[in-house]
Amino acid sequence: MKSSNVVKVSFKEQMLQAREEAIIRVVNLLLAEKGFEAMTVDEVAASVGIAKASLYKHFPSKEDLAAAAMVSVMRRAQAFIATLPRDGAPLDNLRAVVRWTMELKLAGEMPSLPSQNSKLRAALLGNRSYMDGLIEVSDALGAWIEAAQEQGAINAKIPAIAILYTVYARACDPVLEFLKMGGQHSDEQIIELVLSTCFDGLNARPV
Amino acid sequence: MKSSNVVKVSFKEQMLQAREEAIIRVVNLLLAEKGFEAMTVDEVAASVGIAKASLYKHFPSKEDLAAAAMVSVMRRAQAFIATLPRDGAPLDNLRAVVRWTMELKLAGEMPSLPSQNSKLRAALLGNRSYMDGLIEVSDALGAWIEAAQEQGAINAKIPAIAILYTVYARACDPVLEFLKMGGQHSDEQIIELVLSTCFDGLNARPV
DNA sequence: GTCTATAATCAGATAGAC
DNA sequence: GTCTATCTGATTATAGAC
Repeated sequence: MKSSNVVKVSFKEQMLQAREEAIIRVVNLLLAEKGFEAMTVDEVAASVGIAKASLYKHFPSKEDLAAAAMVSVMRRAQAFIATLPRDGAPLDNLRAVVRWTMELKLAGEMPSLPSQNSKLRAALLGNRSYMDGLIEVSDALGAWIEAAQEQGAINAKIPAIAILYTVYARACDPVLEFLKMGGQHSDEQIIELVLSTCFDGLNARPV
Repeated sequence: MKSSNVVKVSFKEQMLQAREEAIIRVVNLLLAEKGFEAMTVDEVAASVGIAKASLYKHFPSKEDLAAAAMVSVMRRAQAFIATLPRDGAPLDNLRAVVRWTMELKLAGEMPSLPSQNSKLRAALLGNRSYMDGLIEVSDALGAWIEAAQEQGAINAKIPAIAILYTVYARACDPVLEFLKMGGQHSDEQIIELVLSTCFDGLNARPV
């Protein structure tokens, strides 16, 4: 009797979680494709294949939908960072993260949120999972940045926080989409180009 | 009689133009402050001090308002570019334009438009003044980019178009606002930092 | 929890008097 | 051209039956 109940509950929870994951996948794609404002809740519901009211039972607001998608992306980032060698060169790890970020964006899986929307900001700041993930990722990147600066691999005159922001900014770099729209370069070429401008700069480098 | 008419018409036109310039100033500031989606036409009208219907007599849609603001900014860019020495080092001129762009943004006068909005894209593409300005600016920058590459001042392995996009992208670089929000650096320091990461890159440079 | 149907609101755009 | 008042449509969110 007891075990039957346990199994039943667990099964229900699995169904629930699976549905929420499906919702988050859809939201993630729509956010990447058209951004927060242009994404409507109707679209999300229709795309998932459930009624809008049902959607609101899972997530109490549009902002919470977006936050859930961001949590999902942050988890993926944490997972990727965990695969990088702890004893690798800090600069290599940083480059790997930047590359991963741009790959995600070119694949159409990087949500784009307006940084000005205050309700959205509140939803993100109030989301424990998101903030924890953000802090963990920032700590990992921050440690690599400082290590790379101590090694003389990264310009030590630039404040670490500016480097961190510059890395994060690759997630919404319009140069990627513009080059992609141009159709003259493959995704891999685009990534190499932007990686180069990001780390090496536009100036010619002495041999 | 004839001259009186001419003067009268000219005066009316001046009034009209002055009002439209006031509208554009307001739109420019609002676009810089909150972006296209968050800016409402009601706000614009209230801020200018006229009724919404009157606003629509001047500009037939919200998109046209934004396009007019972009034309205004493009003119300012053309005016700035015209002040740069024709015989100056191409790299210096490019840096000057990037610096000017970031100063505009930090001053809260750089409109920010969503690159995905198709109605807005159509309004911009259909605006002769905007397109002409964009092409003229791009031609000037493009010439400097190629010259700098031939001189060996800018990395010749990067396609000129990628350099151009990278320059334009400074107009919406979130690193600027993030650093400004941090409050740890002056506007001038922020500009120097981003200028450095843009042209010199994050990597340490050999002495 | 899921649905249909509807509320409530907001924003872009317009009618029509002056 | 400017105004007040209104329309229209889209969008977030909810009520209430099953």
